Amino acid sequence: MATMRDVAARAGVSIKTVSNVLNDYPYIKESTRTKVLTAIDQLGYRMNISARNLRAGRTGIIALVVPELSLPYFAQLSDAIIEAAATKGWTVIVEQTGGVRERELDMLSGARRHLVDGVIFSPLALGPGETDHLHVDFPLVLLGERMSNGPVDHVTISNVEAARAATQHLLDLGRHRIAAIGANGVAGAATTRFDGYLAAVESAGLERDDTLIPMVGLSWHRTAGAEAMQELLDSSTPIDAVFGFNDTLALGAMHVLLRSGRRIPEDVAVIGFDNIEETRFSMPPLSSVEPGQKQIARTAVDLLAERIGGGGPEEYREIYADFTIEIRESTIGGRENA
Amino acid sequence: MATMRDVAARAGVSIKTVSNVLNDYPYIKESTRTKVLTAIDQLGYRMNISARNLRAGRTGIIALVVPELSLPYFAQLSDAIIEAAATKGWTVIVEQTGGVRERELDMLSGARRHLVDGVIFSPLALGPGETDHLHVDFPLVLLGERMSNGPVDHVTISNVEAARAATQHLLDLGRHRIAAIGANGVAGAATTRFDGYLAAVESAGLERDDTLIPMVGLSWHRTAGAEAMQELLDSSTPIDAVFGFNDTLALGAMHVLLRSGRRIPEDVAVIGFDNIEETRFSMPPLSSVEPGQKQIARTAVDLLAERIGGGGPEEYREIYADFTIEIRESTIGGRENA
DNA sequence: ATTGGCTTCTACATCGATGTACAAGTCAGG
DNA sequence: CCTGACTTGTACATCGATGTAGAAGCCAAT
Repeated sequence: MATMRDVAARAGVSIKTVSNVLNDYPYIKESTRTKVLTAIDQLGYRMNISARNLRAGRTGIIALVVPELSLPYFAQLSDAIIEAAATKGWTVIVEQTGGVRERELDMLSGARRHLVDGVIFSPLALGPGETDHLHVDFPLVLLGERMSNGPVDHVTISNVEAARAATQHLLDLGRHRIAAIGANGVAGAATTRFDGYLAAVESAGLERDDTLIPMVGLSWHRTAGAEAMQELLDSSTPIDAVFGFNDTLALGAMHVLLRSGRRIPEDVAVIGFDNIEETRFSMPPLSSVEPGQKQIARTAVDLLAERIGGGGPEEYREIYADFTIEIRESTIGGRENA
Repeated sequence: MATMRDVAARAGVSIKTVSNVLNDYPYIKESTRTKVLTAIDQLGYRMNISARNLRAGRTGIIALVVPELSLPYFAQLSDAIIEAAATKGWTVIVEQTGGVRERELDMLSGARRHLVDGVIFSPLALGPGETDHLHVDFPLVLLGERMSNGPVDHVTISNVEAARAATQHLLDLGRHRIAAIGANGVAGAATTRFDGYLAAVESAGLERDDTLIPMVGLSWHRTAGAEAMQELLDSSTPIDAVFGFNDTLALGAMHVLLRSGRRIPEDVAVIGFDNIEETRFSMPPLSSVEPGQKQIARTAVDLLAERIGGGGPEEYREIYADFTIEIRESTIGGRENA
């Protein structure tokens, strides 16, 4: 594999001259530049990134830490972040924690400190009481709701407001027995979305009813939604609407509802959260909260870029992306029902 | 940031001794080892990966190049490959090409040659006539069907056989007007799966009917499946089954079918390909070809590991993962219909 | 006492690119 | 012809970790 030394030899100049050409040092004779570029071309030379990194102390790589790519939300988020990072010339390492505490802590331990310039981290196991772990000595941007108020920049959406709006949409349709699927007693999106749900319900003059709030696990997969829904049906508590704290939960719930013979939305209206692509193709299409994922991705990358560049304000920023409610047939029905 | 030199100073030994401790060199006095480890601990020392890489010529990073993470198949594949790579102590860079030819070529140009030890590449734009581009000087493993017979190791499934089995399943149900959604005139999975479809149809004594074979684009998204299905319905050609060349195509088609008032599977049976998690939760659940994705991931990583280690046979390997047909209600109906 | 085999540790060169210091060359103005 | 400003190129140290060579200390066997 050709090195700069080889290029220099072939071009008949010194190593540093080659380096200068490659780094756009202004004072290079045009003929010299051409000689060097020709030699590089002939040899198929590529710069050794490790060597440059060793000197520069930068790698041009950032890490994205998510629970798992199998969840469409995180797959789409990773897509958006990789694209946003590419506009800055960065490469992205994707790490999966599986929502396992130990693996999340490992990501904060700095084991990769020299490998990446910064980290975008979406915690699931680590919670608000553990912000101590966020005192790290590398640029870090947090996503999601699990850990706010930590000593780091943070990008999320207004979970309480968004959940409240989603629930309000169901209330506006005249529904009063609204199940909330996604609560798991774990602080974070689960609790803030629950708070929004509760706020809407109570301000509509309804009583909180815990039989409408099954507990689910940490991971919001379709199966979790299906199991929670089955539990609700088994309990025979009356239900005329479901708010799934994310789309996969809602889709799992919808599956069980349809399977049990319920009509959606005539018998039970369903709304989800995240607006993943699948919502547009489920039967019926699923209403959902659109969380502005691309905006989140771009913002997170921008904040990280500032910190890596040593810029940004002293205090840590808390940025809320815009959300909208996407209304589809799972709440308002199709043309034939309208 | 502490370096090995700092650790050595604190422990009262030479730099190399610290290095030896960290690399499990056998002849180290226990007391020395303890001193070194204590110093490392006190200083919070982390090894500089770039420096080690510069010496070793290895980075411990591999690149995974896929069209896009938003497609569940590739999201789940990435998940599996990241996990498989982790068992070898590797980190994974995920690159998205969007199926754009130029970006795929760029990935093969060796621009990242020094950054990664090897590449797992799932091409979409590049095709069988362009295997010249695969003469690269870094370890490479290809996935999928777009480019076989290239000068590289290759992991895929028996697309012809699998597609034939899927189609045969529909034939066994007595269907004779089987639409094939996914053909796009592009050599690769699209053509091999089509070949399997055609082989099954013809060996059942049926004539090939091009009105059953709409053309779709390069990217097998849900929308593509929906549009193709709509086209079929508009053409009024009789149809009693659909074979989607992947699950998202099939799900898009199913959406349009249900929307048009067709019952699945009574009026039209539907089968997909890839067995993504979503198939178990669609309504009705979608029959699909299970391609042994985890096996593919493990195999690809193993092959790459061999090549990186300088091992493996001289000739290039073509490995076919096992497939099975997962039969669900979209073809055989539910209990109530059985 | 000497030899040879271990064990334990040190000094030094090296991986490839880049910053610093500086030398050599060019050119205009006096 | 000299001076000084400016251009163009070279030599060398350096980033942090590791392989090589080998020194020094210890022990048992001769």
